Amino acid sequence: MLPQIQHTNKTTYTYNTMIKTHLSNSNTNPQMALEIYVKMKRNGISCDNYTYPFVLKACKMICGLWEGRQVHGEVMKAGFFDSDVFVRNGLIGMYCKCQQMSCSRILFDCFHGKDLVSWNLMLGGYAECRNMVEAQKLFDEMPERDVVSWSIMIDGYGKKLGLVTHARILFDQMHERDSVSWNTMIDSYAKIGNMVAARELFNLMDHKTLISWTIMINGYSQHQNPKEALTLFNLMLSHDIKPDKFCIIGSISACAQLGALDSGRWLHTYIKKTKIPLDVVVNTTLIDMYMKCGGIEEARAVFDSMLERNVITYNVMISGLGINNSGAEALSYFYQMEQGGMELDDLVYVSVLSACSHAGFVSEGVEIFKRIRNPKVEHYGCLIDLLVRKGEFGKVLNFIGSMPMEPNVDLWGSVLLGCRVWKNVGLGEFAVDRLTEIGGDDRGVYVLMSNIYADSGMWDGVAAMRRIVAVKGVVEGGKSVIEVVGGGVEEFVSGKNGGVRGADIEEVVCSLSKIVDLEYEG
DNA sequence: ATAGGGTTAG
Repeated sequence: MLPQIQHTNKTTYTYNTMIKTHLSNSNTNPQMALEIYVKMKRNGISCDNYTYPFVLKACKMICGLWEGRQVHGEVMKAGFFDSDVFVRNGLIGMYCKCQQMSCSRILFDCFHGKDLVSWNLMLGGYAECRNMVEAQKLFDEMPERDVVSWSIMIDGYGKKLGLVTHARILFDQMHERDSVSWNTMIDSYAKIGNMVAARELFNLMDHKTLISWTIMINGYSQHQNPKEALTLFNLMLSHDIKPDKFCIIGSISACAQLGALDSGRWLHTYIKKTKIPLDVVVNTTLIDMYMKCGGIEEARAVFDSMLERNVITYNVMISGLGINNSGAEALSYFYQMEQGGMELDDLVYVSVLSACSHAGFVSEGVEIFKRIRNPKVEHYGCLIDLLVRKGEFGKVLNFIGSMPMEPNVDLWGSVLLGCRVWKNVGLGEFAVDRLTEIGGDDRGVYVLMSNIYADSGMWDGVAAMRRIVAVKGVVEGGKSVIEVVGGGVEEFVSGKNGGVRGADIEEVVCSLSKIVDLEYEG
């Protein structure tokens, strides 16, 4: 059947153009597009087969199921469903985005003129709902597949389900791959922290895009290798590739983890210089970086300069002030949030409780804890940490006993740390037993317990702990990182003098040792 | 129709 083209009058054309304008990349405002559509209907102006796909796109962008259903009704009334593939794909896409897969499926099944886009839309919908069983069924039935179909499957298996091996099999089966398929596969590895495999593919890639670099930088940054993240960022710059806001975030976060204040400042300046838009996310990352590097003033300045702030922005302010021994100020931001009617999430409570902990604000901490509607084990952990630091061991045990869930490794870890401070051998032993039970007894636990024994002159205990550590194997030394003048960071590991700047580091350590009376343990 | 972003105690 030939598509039925309705006579398009000038008014309809004008409205269509207005709707389209609000969906263009430069100035997206789907809400406005919908308002124009509503106005169009109210004014009795007829819609044509150009109108509906745009309106449906707007519904999709705002995940507006209710609006989408209204439009669906209009489409059926106007008789466009049977005639226009764009309208039908628009409906399928809208329902997929709203996770209404049964609705999409009905439309899809009764649709005889399906094209590749319709199939891919369905695949994407199932992948989004993590329903790879259905996606696979469709994928097998497809009359033809393009690179998009394959990429959707790789994304579903690799990134959404974490079945990276399976994703890789598909990737290897592809006849032709584009940058999306490569990037999706690389990101699958990066998401599970297999940066070695990610790097291998990245190195093999012929035409790396900015997104490829971003995936790698963020992957390193999120998986305990911030140093490599910065190295890669510099490598990228040396290839004359200009970062955008997505790309620079991973690097700022890497600086935060490394405590690399100068590198962080450099990035901040770079952003301003190159006019990368400073949105909430970039600003929040900057605040976090400054806080973790001890630059409270600069963090505050960023916060004050922001036009839009959200829960995470406040969260990094609160936890950052806590870290920097400004407990009172952290509390003031927390109260500001409460009074502002902001939605408080679990993380905010963790941050504010830990700020109380740093500052020794017991009663405030207890009060805030009471306000948590469904406290999680982390919140209990924070409160335990607070009590333990004050040496309130009686309350600690009562409190643990009252918990509706099992204490976790971190919680017992806090208890053990408190026992070190207060030289509490009995409770320390108890905590070690609990940690052993739940499999949280890494070597650090025994080293800590050994220290507790040592503080009380219990040398048999010390020897027992050492035996366990010996059996458990070699401890990986603590790593430290310093920023090197002139850019870059250098890593060094206790007990090893290696590394590029080993000799320099040795010299610094020697000079420091003369000033500070270093205490060697273990 | 498919790909990249920020926060959590010790």
